[in-house]
Amino acid sequence: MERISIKGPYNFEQVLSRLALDPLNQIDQQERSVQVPLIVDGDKYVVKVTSTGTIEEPAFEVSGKTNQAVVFRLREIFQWVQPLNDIHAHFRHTDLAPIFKEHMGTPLVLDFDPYNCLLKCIVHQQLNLKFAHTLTQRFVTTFGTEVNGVYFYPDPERLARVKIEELRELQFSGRKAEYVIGVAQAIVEGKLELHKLHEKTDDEIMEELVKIKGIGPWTVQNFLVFGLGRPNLFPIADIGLQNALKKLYNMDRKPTKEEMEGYKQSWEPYASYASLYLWRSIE
DNA sequence: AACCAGGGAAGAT
DNA sequence: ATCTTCCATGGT
Repeated sequence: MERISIKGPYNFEQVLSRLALDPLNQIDQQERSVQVPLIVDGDKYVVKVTSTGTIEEPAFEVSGKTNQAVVFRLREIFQWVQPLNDIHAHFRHTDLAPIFKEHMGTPLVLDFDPYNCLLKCIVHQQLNLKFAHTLTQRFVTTFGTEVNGVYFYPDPERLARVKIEELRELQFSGRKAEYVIGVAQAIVEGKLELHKLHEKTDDEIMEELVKIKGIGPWTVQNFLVFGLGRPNLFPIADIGLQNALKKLYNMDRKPTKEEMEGYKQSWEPYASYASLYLWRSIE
């Protein structure tokens, strides 16, 4: 058992309701806890994170088989290292001030694993969120592995051998099936080394990943935000963000990409947080 | 029934 | 380089 306390504001209730949208996540709203599947140094762990504090004075318990590296990884995933005060201060005098006020203390929580994140982004392309989650759940429960009641995504070696027809049965489109299998094969063949991306810049990662079939700008941007926790991305092709801005500015149309670029610049260097809070504003 | 969904590839201009 | 078309299927 490990106890952790951080500076507020940090709204873990929000985090849990957000995680609850993905049926793969094991949430206990009563207990205010979530089971977190992790792969650290090649070993699988399932640890339980429980909120024991408040928004102003956040505190957490981590239980299960843990060690220093696991806790370090949890700090990254739940962004316990990033004081949200600075972020809120940055947006206090922007058009987004009301949205940030309403969703005060919403952290940018990462996916439990960058590889999962990349696959999930591809599955989610151009699908409504509900069906996207259903499809992801089928994919992971069919080809992944279960540990203590929690599913891990199929590792690249397994996914690389999956046939397109097997994914078609789950209602993947033929193309989407090719894309996820292709990503797994690229990893197995050593053409894609996700663990080496940490040292690269956003632009370098964009240049590298868009070469892979099925990965376009939107997917890379989402991967940078939710896979690697990069702070300054604003996916201008994202329908959700376009709708959020249309609503914010009472427009009768969606913003153009030029307008989207302009908004992004005005929110740098924390554009990822603008994205995050805009998404919340239409949920 | 028609249109949209937290896109992207391939082909056409 | 920028603009279409097609992909496939659930949701509204």
